Amino acid sequence: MNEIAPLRRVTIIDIAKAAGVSPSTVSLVLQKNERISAETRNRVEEAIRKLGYKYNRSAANLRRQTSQAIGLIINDICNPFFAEMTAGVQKGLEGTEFLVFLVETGDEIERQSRVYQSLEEHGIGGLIIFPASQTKPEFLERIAAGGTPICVAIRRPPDADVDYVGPDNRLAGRIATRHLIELGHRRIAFLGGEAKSPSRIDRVAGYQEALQRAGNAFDPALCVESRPTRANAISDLNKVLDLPEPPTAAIGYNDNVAIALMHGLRRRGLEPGRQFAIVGIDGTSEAELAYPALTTVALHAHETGRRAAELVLERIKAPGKTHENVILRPNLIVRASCGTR
Amino acid sequence: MNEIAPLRRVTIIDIAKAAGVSPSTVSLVLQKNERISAETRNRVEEAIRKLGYKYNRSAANLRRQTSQAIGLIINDICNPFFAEMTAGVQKGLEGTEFLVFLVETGDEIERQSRVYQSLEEHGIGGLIIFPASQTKPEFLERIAAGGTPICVAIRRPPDADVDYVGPDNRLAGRIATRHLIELGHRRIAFLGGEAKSPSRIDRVAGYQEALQRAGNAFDPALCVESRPTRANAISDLNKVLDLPEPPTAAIGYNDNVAIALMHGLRRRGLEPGRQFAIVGIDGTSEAELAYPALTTVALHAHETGRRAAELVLERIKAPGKTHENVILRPNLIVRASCGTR
DNA sequence: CTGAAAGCGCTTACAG
DNA sequence: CTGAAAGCGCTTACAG
Repeated sequence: MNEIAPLRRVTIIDIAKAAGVSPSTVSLVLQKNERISAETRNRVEEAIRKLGYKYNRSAANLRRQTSQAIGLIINDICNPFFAEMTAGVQKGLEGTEFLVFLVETGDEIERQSRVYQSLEEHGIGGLIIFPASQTKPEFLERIAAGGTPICVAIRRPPDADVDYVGPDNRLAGRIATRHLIELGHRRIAFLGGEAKSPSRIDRVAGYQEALQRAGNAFDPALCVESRPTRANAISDLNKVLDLPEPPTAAIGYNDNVAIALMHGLRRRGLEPGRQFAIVGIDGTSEAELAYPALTTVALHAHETGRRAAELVLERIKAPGKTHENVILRPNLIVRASCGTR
Repeated sequence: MNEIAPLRRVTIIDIAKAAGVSPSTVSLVLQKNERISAETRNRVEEAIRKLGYKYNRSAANLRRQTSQAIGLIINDICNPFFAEMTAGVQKGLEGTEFLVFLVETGDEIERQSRVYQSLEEHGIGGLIIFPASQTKPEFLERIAAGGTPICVAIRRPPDADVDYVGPDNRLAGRIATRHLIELGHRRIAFLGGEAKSPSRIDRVAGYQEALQRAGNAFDPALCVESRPTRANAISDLNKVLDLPEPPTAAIGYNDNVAIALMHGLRRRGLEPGRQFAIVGIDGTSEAELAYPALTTVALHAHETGRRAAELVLERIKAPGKTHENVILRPNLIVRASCGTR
């Protein structure tokens, strides 16, 4: 091994000299081009090893007018759902030369445009984005029109014509509700989530649908909206518990809300899973660690990330292809928070 | 707004022409150089706006022989500790033009060298790394010697002379143990973590130290090692519970283990927080959602990431400065898993 | 205060 | 099968 720290970076020109060929030939070898004879290739590879050559992908990208970085814009990496989605993106990129630039928006639209701007300056070959809640469809369409392969995840842009992958929120609401109905519950609350949030709108629609199919009346008093924080979840729960005819079960807008609901129940002397049933929506691993282990509707965060990565990769290869809409089918994970039969 | 999608990318040459100046002048304006007169600057900025110019940072980086990307190598983004650390890194980079390339190793050393290689090819201005468990100090030192500003996080490299930021594991073990002793416990178990893991070695050392200071004998039977999975935690717990003289409290190697221990207790008919005390080590937000809410020793994941980012930034500015060693002081967060007084 | 020119490390038609 | 030359979009001494 050559242990001398190189003063100047080793380039393909150095390799060319050492191997007695031209830089073009070295470049061709690097690209595993078939035209190069085995003998020449060996000489070049030998020189690469001897000089400790390191490929400069960003120089190549500049020349080629591409980038092998994928921008990933999410709300908050500490949210287990996005952490899993991020892991899925990495998985989907495995085996390629792409690397991900991770940025967070904190669900702030100004910050979102700042980080997007920064991604563009650094150069990205594609973008996967969970749009901040106030995002206008034009923002996304302008990105696509600018030539950046883009895939939107989870949060459906009102009308934007772009690749998309996300869950069937309505079905998720229906599945959660149906499960509780089958368990014999008649008064079922839907707690948390902001009224204007499209995913909540869909989940609630599914909830109402399942109620209706079971011949169960929808009671608006049982459906309370709030920013999905722990504290809000607990106060939402107290509201419905104080009703003249309180519910016997509740669906949390997401797993986090559902877990908070279980804490809230105990403060009221109610044992979750025994005296009151709870189901969440998300299916992240934190649901499994809760006590009692949370019954939840899995939205497949990891799979979402993986598919999103595949979609951008495809669009990078074929920029003109028609837009795809991947809707992932949620499924129920029965654990202990609705009681054990 | 100019809505025509540019066929060719707008460059500083286009701006120069439009503003009637030279490319050098445009570059100087972009860099907010003082030498440029206000009038010229205005003309250039006007042209930038009109033509929709987008700065190509990677071309600039090529010319300058730098990169404004920071590589972040962690084990697993789904582990809340690393998610928080990642958020901390982003925080520490805020206000700079740096972006992070996130990669995971899955704690596999071969994968670690592959992703490192890929980071180098893409070009990084600095590296923050949580080294995979089998990492040799030479690996880290070679990176530093190669000129890449590096900061190691959390897992202390045996002897490597590099910047480092991580927790005081020994103190964390002492704090957890002392808390239980003060609560009146005499038989305290330390459960989970692999025997060869340096952080476990330190935490156990702190545990023994606190025991000794309290005049409490260390019983090896109460200290069981295992890979920190939920299943192992539960079987470790059963082992100590089956002892002739079982413990009345346990420290989990980390929060995840501690939460699993609470599940294990209930399977044995023991109510955590009432009949048995549990304390964790980590202090991630999942500890708060557990039931009962987990008493834990906070290791400051977010702060770790933030400081690591600052250290690389400093080293990028001053490559020759002496190495820093930042040891974060853990602190106890009392919640409900050891009972309420 | 501003411009001409070289160069960062690659790739890629185009010749031969 | 291999090489000479131009160029990707910037920056930076060096002149003036």
